[in-house]
Amino acid sequence: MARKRFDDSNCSVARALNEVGDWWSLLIVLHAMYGTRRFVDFQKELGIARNILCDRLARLVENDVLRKEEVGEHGSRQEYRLTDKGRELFPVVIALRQWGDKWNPAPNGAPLNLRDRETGQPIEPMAVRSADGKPLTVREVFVPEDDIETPLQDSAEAGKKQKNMG
Amino acid sequence: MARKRFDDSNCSVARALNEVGDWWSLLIVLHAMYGTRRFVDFQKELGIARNILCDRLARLVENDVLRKEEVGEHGSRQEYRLTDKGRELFPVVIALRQWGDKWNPAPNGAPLNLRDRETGQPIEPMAVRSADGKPLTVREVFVPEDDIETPLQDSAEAGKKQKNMG
DNA sequence: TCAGTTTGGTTTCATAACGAGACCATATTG
DNA sequence: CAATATGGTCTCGTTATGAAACCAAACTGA
Repeated sequence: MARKRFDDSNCSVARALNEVGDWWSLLIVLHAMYGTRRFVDFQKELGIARNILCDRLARLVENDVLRKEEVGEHGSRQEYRLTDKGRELFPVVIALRQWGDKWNPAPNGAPLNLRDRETGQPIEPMAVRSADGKPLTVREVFVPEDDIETPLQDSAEAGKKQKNMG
Repeated sequence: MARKRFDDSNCSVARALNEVGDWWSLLIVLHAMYGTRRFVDFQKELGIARNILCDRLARLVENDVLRKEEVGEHGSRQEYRLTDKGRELFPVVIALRQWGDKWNPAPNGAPLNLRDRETGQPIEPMAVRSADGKPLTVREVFVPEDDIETPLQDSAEAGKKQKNMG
C-alpha cells in the first residue's frame, strides 16, 4: 500500500514531517541555506537522482518552502530560493546538526562553528528554554490540562491532570 | 536501486537524518517523549504497520536512541525507553513542532503549550541564538574560514573567505 | 485448569517509492 | 554552427512500505 501521509494529522510534527520528513527534503533545504539555488548544483552536491530531485523540488515549492524563479534572459534558467517558511527551518536544521555533531561526530571533522555575523561570537547550543532562558529537558516540561489533546494525535494517556514528557 | 544512505557522509545533518530521518522514527521518538513505551501502544497511537514498527524500533535501539528493557516477570514484556541520546532530540522535535504550528496550523487546535514544570512559564520559541541570547536568522550567521569544509559535504562554494547561509 | 487475550513479533504479498541511466528540448558559449 | 549547460521526463529494475495472516510465549479470569 501507499506510504502513509500525515496531511490531516492533528499532530503538527506529523504534518511538518509530511513536508520535510523524507530522506532528501531537509538536505535540500540545508544546501539552500548554504546558498545553492540551481538544479544542477543541488544534484551535484547531494548526489540525488535527477527525477527524485525534480519531485522534491516541486513538492517543496508546492508546500511554499522554496520558490521557483526564472532568471535567464529568456526564462530558461531557474533558481530555487528559500521562502520565509523555508528559512524558518533554520532552528530545526541547526538542532539536528548539533545533535549529529554530539552523538555521531564526524570521523575527521570539527563540529559546526556557526557565528553571529555581527559580533563574531559562536552561537548558543540549541535548547528548549524557559522564559528566563534556562535550558529544559524533556522531564522538566509539561502540557497544561486544557491542552491535553493537543500534543498527541491519539494519546493513551490523555486525561491525566498534567501530561508529562518522558 | 537501494535508497541512498548517509552513514559515511561528513555532513552531520546527513548522518543524523540517517538515524531519524525517515517517515516514522521521529514520530516514534516524539511518542516516547510523551511516555509511550510499549510496542502495542506505539502501534495503536501511530497507526504504523507492525513489521515497520519492528524494524524502526530495532534500528533506533541499534543507533542508541532507544533502549529495550525486559520488564515482565519472566522476561516476556518489553519496554522501549529513550536513552540520553534520544532525549536530546527534544530541541529537534520542538523546533519542528513550532515550525509546524506556525506554518501549518492545526485545523482545529491550538499550538503546543509547553511549560516549565518548575515555574509554570511557557517556553521560549526555539531559535538559533547568539551568545547574548539574540535570535539569529540564516543571514545573520557565518562559518569562519578555517571551517569552510565542515558545513557542506561537497560545496561548490568552498573557498570563499566567509561562508554565508542564505 | 484451561480457554481466551495480550504482547511482541515474523511471513507473505501487492503496491509505491527510489535510483540509474537514457533521452530530450531549449538556451548559451565558443 | 557545434558543443555544452540546463532542467527536465521516461523506463526499468530494486527496495521499502502496509495490510493481513500467522505464531509462540506469557498472562487473565472464571
